[in-house]
Amino acid sequence: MIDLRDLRENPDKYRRGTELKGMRVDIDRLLALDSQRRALQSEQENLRARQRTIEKDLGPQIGKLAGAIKKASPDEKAALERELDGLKAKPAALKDQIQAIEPQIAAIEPELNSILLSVPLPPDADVPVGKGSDDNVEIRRWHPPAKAEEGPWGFDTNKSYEANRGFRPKTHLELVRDLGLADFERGVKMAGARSYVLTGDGFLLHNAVLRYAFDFMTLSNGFKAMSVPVLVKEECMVGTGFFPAGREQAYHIEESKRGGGYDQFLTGTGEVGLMGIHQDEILDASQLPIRYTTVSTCFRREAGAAGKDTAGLYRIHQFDKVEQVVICKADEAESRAWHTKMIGYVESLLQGLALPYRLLQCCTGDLGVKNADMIDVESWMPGRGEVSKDGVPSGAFGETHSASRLYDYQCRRLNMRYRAGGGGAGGKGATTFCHSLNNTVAASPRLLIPILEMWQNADGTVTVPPVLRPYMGGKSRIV
RNA sequence: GGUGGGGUGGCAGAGUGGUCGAAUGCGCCGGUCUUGAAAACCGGUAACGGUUUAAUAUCGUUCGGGGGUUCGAAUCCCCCCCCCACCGCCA
Repeated sequence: MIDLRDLRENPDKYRRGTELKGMRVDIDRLLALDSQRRALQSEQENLRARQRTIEKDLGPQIGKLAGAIKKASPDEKAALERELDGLKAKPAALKDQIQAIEPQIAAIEPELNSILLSVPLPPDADVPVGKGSDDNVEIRRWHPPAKAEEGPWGFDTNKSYEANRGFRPKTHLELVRDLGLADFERGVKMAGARSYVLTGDGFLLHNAVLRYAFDFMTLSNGFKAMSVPVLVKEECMVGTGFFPAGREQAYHIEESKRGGGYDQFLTGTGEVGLMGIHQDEILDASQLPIRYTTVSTCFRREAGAAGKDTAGLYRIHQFDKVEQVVICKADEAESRAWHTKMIGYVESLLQGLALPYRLLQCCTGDLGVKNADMIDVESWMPGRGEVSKDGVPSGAFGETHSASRLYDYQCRRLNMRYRAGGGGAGGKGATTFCHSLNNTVAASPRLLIPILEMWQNADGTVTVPPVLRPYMGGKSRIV
């Protein structure tokens, strides 16, 4: 959520930001509703203030009169009661006026709030302007250095797979079928389209990747391990910025309504759970930066992606992901430094797996509502891309990670603040909304695609990357 | 699911119709004392929103959430949520 006060003062900043992101939000309508509401509010508050002063004055008198009536003789009673009614008349009239304003405000608020929630965070000035993913800008590419070891060492994405490794590669679909690593037919039988069952070494490899990534973040980089709910309230989805824009992407559990009175939704990323933890809290500045990581199952409806990437492990309804988030002070330089660092973790991780990747600076049109800046990491997937006449895919980069920088957009929605000055949570100092960032660490099975395709051998086997072997009981080859 | 007890400021905890944004204690901030620190003592210490200012001032809202009664609600009534204890059921 953006700061309504800032919008009032700099409406053009938000008009421009919305346009750059290729979104449509009626900023002028929002401004009009806001000024209407404020006018009504002041009117109501002035009346209330008057009512208060009258009450202060009248209260004791009424009390005294009421007491007198109790003790009064029947003859006196009537006169005293008339006097009491007279005293009550004045505040009663004011009360009617105050209450008359109520429905007027109530009529404005739903629309105002819904527009406010849709206003996107303007992209940063250094984000390239563009319409969509085609306008994203490649920042750099990494290729694994040559090594006298089994695997994709020395791989160069500018050359064909065959030129690199001396044999025609199989796609991950073929590998998975031939090595018995996944069963799509039975997955679909049980759960419908885009479903799968990882089998045997397929599931072991999946878990190995997650464990490797999780240990890397917690043991090597000091992130705190957290488990998170994947079934959350709507409030949590709105707070983290996924709703209302992404409502179509989430599975909605209406059954939850029965007991509790609120719906629940399956989360599409562990970010929701991690960011929701400190919702409505005022943190102590000394607690920051908070660095959390989780591994959780992610659910995505993939609405609107019908017919896209229907085969294989690329675009599926359910997967597991290690996610990292950082909650830091409201300081742009610190936010930016964390962004770089969080991307660095992913680079080390992919380098450990010898997977070629590239960094893409997402353009304004490819940013979501909540991002000021986003960098995608794409891993080389030899089985993707255009297929030549003799049936060999060209290979292509496929998105495996996405690193977002959100300023205070998300924390404002979550009402997550910290106390700047003084010590202790009860100490003095102004409260400020935190900044937040998030990035994928590893999403599997999608990451299995480059791993299997890059680490396959001419004989159809797949070498287990050395960093994953400790998580596979020392196994070095899938046959 | 049943019965009973609760939800008040950063925390603990008083408050059952007006003098309550709320006692008291802890914590925190500032000061006195001290070579320095601790202790002691003194003072201060909620969030959010509106109007306004150079700093400021001022008004309003908020005692789990919503609705109601009343001239007036933390306090009374209704609905909901959450927590605790015990019982039942069950991963």
